[in-house]
Amino acid sequence: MKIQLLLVDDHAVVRSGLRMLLQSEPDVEILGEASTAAQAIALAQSLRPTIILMDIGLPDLSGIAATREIKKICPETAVLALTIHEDEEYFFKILEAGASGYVPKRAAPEELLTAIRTVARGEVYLYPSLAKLLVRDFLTQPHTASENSENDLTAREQEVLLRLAEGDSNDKIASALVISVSTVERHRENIMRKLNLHSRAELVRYAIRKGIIQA
Amino acid sequence: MKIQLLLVDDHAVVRSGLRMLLQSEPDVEILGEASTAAQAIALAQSLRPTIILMDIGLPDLSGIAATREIKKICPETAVLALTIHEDEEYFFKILEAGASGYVPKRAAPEELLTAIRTVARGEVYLYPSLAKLLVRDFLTQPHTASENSENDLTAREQEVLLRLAEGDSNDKIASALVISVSTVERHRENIMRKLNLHSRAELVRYAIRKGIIQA
DNA sequence: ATTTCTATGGGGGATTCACCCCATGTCATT
DNA sequence: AATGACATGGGGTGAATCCCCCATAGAAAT
Repeated sequence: MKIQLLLVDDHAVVRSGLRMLLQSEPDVEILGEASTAAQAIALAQSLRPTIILMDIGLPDLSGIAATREIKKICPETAVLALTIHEDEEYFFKILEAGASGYVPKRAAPEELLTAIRTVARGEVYLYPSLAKLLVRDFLTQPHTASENSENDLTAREQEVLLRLAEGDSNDKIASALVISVSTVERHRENIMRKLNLHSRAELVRYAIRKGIIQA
Repeated sequence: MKIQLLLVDDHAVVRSGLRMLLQSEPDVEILGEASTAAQAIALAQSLRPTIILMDIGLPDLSGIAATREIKKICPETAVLALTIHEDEEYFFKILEAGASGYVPKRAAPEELLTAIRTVARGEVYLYPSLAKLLVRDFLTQPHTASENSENDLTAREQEVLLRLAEGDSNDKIASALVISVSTVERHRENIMRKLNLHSRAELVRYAIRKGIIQA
């Protein structure tokens, strides 16, 4: 079963170039081309391609709107965004619209093929310089763990408290600290008794108030 | 200027395998090896490698702690995580620790080399199946551009979420809202699925991040 | 030397949680 | 008229939680 493609770009020259590049690949089959968003949606519905290679570098964002529409009516079709834009605005928007990958036009042909094959497997392909944006975004709302705080808990108890607050199960904590579940339970009981807490939820809030973990 | 590597893995066999694999590459140079977290930190400081290829598949998370430490003292050194684990917990933690990439051990050798060269250029390399996790996480976060999203909670669900986050039991919530425990459970399930949460603890932290409750 | 604290372990039991399955009725949109 | 989302219920299963009980060993304090 070949990877069935639909090419979407408003420039016929670009479409031809892509076709030239891709049609020599044995595992790729080009079902059709579209030059407008409406045409792309219609062809997506009738052809049901594996992947839509979509240029979203249009000034009016219609590529993004088309992507959103296509994912609504053909959720099994993957959209691989191809664009000259590399700023995060486009990047985030196309991801939110439901695209499975994002390749700048400056990328090497082999990278485009890698992206196509990756997306065809149902995975996500992120071009490295764009992946960096995503990671940075991820890190802006992190839950990084910080250490210590003054209270009447022992060092060991604070260590257990940290992990409890982060949502780890007793079992997982036991493995991490190389002690038995019973001991973790024991520490947890002592922590809750000392701090007058009565549930995991209260414990999490306590830890966040004290700065032991971030929300 | 070759890409200068430091190999970190507690298994000598793995280090040897990596050395065999990598030393035939003309643009790669292996500066040294480390078998423990402490050794890795010390060698990172003295050798200042371009990249540290770090196995973080240790049960005690010391690879992640080491990564955090290394990024603190050698921010210009990139850490490429190599591990057998592919679950999101490890993935997110290693990213938070400051790693520039993440490659599962099952990856093909060429993929490892691609990752090394990508990270050496200062970019981020995300293995496709893991990139998917990051995108999913990204999509659960609030963003300026995302107008609605089907992950929105209904009014009832928000009400239940508020009480869940405050530590109330399902039973107590059911009494407060004058509905059955089954319905509270149902709402809780929908909330957790929509927000991609998997425990009370995560739910509490989510609610605090969102300002739904105070810590 | 005795007590106290800390860390480590085990067992029992009632309850809750997390995740499945199923259904009915309403309301809005199509 | 039909579809879908929402809220409301129920049941079941396996795991985890929470709270008791018990103990030993070492370190620190008195």
